Amino acid sequence: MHDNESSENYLETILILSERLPVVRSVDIAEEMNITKPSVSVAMKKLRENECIVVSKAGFITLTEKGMKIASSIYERHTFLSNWLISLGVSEKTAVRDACRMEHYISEESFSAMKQFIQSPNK
Amino acid sequence: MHDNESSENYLETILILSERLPVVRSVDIAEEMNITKPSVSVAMKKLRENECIVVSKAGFITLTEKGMKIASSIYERHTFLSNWLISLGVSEKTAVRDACRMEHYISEESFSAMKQFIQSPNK
DNA sequence: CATTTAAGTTAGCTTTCTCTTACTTTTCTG
DNA sequence: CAGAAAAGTAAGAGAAAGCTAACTTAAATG
Repeated sequence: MHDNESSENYLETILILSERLPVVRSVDIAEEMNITKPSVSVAMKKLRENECIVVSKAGFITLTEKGMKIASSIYERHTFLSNWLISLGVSEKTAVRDACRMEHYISEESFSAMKQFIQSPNK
Repeated sequence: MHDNESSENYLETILILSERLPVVRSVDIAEEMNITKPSVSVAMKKLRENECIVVSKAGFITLTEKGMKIASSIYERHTFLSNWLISLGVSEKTAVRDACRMEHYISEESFSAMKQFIQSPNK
């Protein structure tokens, strides 16, 4: 997990949308992430080249195994962190905003240690 | 705390160096952060313009009140997070690396909630 | 005192990621 | 079926933040 915050966010969004919509297209991503179509287009090209997604002739986007692996890892961090912060009394808006950034910068090692501690803090 | 990771890191480094050295110069920052002198030069110019630092004729750098406020806030997050992760068994290297990134993306609201929980997890 | 070294700066390049503008292609719909 | 709307893409611009190369000063040294 180095400097792929942007790509990781795209993959996470694709995962979320694919659970919500029958198919995922570039426009859906643009709308969900509040960025322009051309930006998504360029990003999808890169994700395609990196074999994180596959795009059908009709423009439907699906995660490859590689893409799914990254997406679920980020999504798990997102869910866990935002739920934790909310349970501590942080406002939902702030909790989600903070989780959205932190989720990209926690190693597997730290994340699993945090999870264990948070779930049962008394060792 | 939006997209100032770079500036925040410079300010944090200046704070750390000013506790370790009699005076802080651009070269010291470059060496500590492992980046080139020109990069530091440009960054210091921006920090000067934003009134986060003051640079003496001799090239000695000091934090303004504004710069100090940011630096200590980041440094506190850094110390707290890395110590916490280390106490959970995360390797020092990983703990510091993760803290170095996360520290920029935690709001005051979330940080103070986390601190409280971590210091006394049983409410 | 002349030369070398150290420190700082300027200019120009690269990458990443976004944007706008403008084009193509496809798909509705009246 | 013709025109409009929607989706996608290409090209070019700009902001950040780093780099190298090359320059200026200032300080140190032999």
